[in-house]
Amino acid sequence: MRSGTMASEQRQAKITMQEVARRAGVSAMTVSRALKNDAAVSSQTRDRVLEIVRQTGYVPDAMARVFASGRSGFVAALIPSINNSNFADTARGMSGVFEQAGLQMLLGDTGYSLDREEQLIGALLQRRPEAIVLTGGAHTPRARKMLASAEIPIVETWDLPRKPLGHVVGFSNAAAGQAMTRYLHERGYRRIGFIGGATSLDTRGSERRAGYDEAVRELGLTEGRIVSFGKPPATMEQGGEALGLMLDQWPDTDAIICVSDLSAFGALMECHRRGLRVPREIAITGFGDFDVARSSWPRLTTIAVDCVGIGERTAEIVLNALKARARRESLERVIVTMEFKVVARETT
Amino acid sequence: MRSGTMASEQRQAKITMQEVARRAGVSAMTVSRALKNDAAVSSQTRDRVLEIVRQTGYVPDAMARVFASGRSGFVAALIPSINNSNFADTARGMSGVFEQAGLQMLLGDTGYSLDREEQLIGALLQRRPEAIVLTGGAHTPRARKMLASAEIPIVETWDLPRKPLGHVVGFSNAAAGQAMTRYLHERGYRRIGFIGGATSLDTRGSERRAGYDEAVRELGLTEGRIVSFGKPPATMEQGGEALGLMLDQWPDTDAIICVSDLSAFGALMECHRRGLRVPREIAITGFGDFDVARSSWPRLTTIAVDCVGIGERTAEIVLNALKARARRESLERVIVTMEFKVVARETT
DNA sequence: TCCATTCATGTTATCGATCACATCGGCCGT
DNA sequence: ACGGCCGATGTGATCGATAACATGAATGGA
Repeated sequence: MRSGTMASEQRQAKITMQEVARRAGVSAMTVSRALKNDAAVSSQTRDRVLEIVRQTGYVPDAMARVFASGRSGFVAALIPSINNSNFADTARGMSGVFEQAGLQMLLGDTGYSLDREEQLIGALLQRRPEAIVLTGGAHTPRARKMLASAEIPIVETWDLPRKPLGHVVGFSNAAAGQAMTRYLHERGYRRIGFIGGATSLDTRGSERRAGYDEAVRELGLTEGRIVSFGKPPATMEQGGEALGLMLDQWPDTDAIICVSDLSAFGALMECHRRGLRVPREIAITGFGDFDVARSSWPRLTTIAVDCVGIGERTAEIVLNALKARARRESLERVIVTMEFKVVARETT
Repeated sequence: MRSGTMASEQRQAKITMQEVARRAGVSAMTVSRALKNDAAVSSQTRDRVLEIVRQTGYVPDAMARVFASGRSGFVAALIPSINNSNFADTARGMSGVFEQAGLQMLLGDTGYSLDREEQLIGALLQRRPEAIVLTGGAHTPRARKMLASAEIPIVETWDLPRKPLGHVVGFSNAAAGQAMTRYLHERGYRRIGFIGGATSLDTRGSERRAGYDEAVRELGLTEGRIVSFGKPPATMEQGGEALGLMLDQWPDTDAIICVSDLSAFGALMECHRRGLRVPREIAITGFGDFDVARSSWPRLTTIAVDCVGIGERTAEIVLNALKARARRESLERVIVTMEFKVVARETT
């Protein structure tokens, strides 16, 4: 279905800073200074220039500015999935801080793939970001090389990499898995299973599972009750299926730790379908403190992390690094370990 | 020129295309052509150039390219919320198509605020995007002006604006609200309420409600059973609260249409808490066919829209518009109306 | 009164790639 | 054999803003 045409009205020549300068009877440099709110312009001149800018609707060409000044004015951030509200929260936290500093954030979605991450890093670096923020500490060798030679501040988030590329704002996912296992043990559960985190793709999930493994050994619980599923992200649907597999293999399981609230929710709903009472007959826990964990019936026990805070701290570190760089100081590597906590609700 | 060595490694001067050209014994133009895979370079020369590029780790400066070519190579897209998986899906659909065309997508999150949208539009236009994609048809006057004078292709999505700025890929949210009301009527429900879509901020929600209003009048059902809540996005928690308010005011309500699956889910879980059987005692419906609608117990009746498809169609239109523009043809306005369908599940 | 200093503004070079056009050698057809 | 054409490569101008330096007028203290 179509209608009308989009013929542009009157073809107006593109307005440049030169043109504004000409009309205001000053030089381009003065216009530049007036727009930058530079003190070294008389208020009279500034007003005149700004008036012309308003009249003409002049919009400065950021690309030319970047080119001339060598500062791109944006920061690249990569997250595994924008559909995951945890990562989206971190992105929001970052962009809020960046915005106040006049920086824009260019967001990339790696889809949990390291190859895709490498590809995105290549594309983003071409645009000369002033800093780059990554999720996790796993990267391809080529990606590491590109990042190193870019010579810009780097922050890795959501993880505590063994060999960090730059600064770090994260937490121990293994400790989180461990903490949840211990919590369930304290509540009296003894036959605890784990759902998810199989592949090397979801490094954070694998870490949580490793923490679970360790706690199980440490507490002398029955080992090996693990159902892992395909590639991340862990979906609600997979959670339901995994619950079935778990109970087929180990029918006496009395608690299940899920790698994420999403799979935990899927498992929980599957329990309802099967008429299993939660937590009476089986306990379920998740990770992430998503909205769904707070609203579900019963409400999900989970692990809460300050996602927005991770983003904010990350952005602050980036800003400090850029400030230091502008003053040609060198900055020490900053490693921030965030807190997490087990939020006990109704499913345990 | 300093002859001394630096403490660390030899500081390598930034590698430019000129430098690559010098080392390969050709001109910069030839390097440019070789990298662009231009046919007009002998394969011998190309190989030599590419080898030098590999050795030096040269990364072309996209900013300079943009500046020189006048093509920024990216498209700006604004969505109300990254956290909403419907919009995130549309964004993914778009970026997939754009990527294959060598375009990057710069994503902005308006947080359902028109002022914020205006602000973002200003910031994004400075970067000279080749096209801009908006969600919905409501924009501030200043935003409309800026967009008009940018003279780039514009697509509005997720809505059918009365006065479109450019192309449109959307559907009638009013028709969706109407369709759901009729569906419930057919199933025998007569005292149907609506939750959400109060404010002017969520124009799509308001439209759905308007469609509900119309159907209610048309079918002669009892009018005015509406509980609206604060500012979007509609959350799960609000859905639960709204259910309470609805039943306080109109205890005999036998079906509730929620503006989104998220609030529908909140309402559904609240029913469980209150011991209300769904759909026996009350029916619940949502909108969006989110994951949670498919996994919840019982599974939510909802309206499914091809979110990814909206993104893909949008991107295709943008690509066509850019192609036409490159050939200096003018392109007619394209209006694509997407399908939606009522997905009957277990809550009705 | 005069020179130093400050303030407001102008001038010129520059960032790195691409565009449009120029060049040059070789090949082909008649 | 010669004109024309094509394919491969080079040259110089250019995109729009800003950095760095230059200029000229006003001000102030000795």
